[in-house]
Amino acid sequence: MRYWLMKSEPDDCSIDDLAAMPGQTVAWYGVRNYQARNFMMRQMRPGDRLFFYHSSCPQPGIAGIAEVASSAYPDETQFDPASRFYDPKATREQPRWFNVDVKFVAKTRLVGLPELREHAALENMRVLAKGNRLSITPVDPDEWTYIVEQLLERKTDEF
DNA sequence: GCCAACGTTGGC
DNA sequence: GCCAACGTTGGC
Repeated sequence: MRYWLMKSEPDDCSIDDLAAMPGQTVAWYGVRNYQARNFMMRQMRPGDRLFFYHSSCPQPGIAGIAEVASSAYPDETQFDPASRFYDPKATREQPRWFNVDVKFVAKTRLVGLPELREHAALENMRVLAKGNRLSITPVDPDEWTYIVEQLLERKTDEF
């Protein structure tokens, strides 16, 4: 099992929105970056856990925990001319963009970006790297455990 | 709203 | 295949 961090703009889909979805599950559509797409296609497996991160908002940071609930399949929005994610170069026969489903696990207190930066144990996290823009990043198991146990004061096996 | 970082595009 | 121009992300 792998661990991830996935960014979502809370205006678009917050952790509360995810919890309110039918089945508490959402298709993670709209990824238009090959590196992030490749993580979903090649490395994500159902059951992987992720930090649900709020970005582009007043308080960016980890807002909850979710799990990967499907393998990667073609992102429907690439075929929809009305969608802001429409890609005219994508076809049903040769889709370009894929997504997984993501399912709610827990809402946590908000662990803000400044707080994450305070911890030496987390200094190599991709999301903290200067200039990082990638919306999906792998999280090291040690980093996962540190955040869950030290910052959230929960047991890793709770999630 | 600013701007640094970085990915993509397209002319050559 | 290079690289300048451009667009987007996302923290501040």
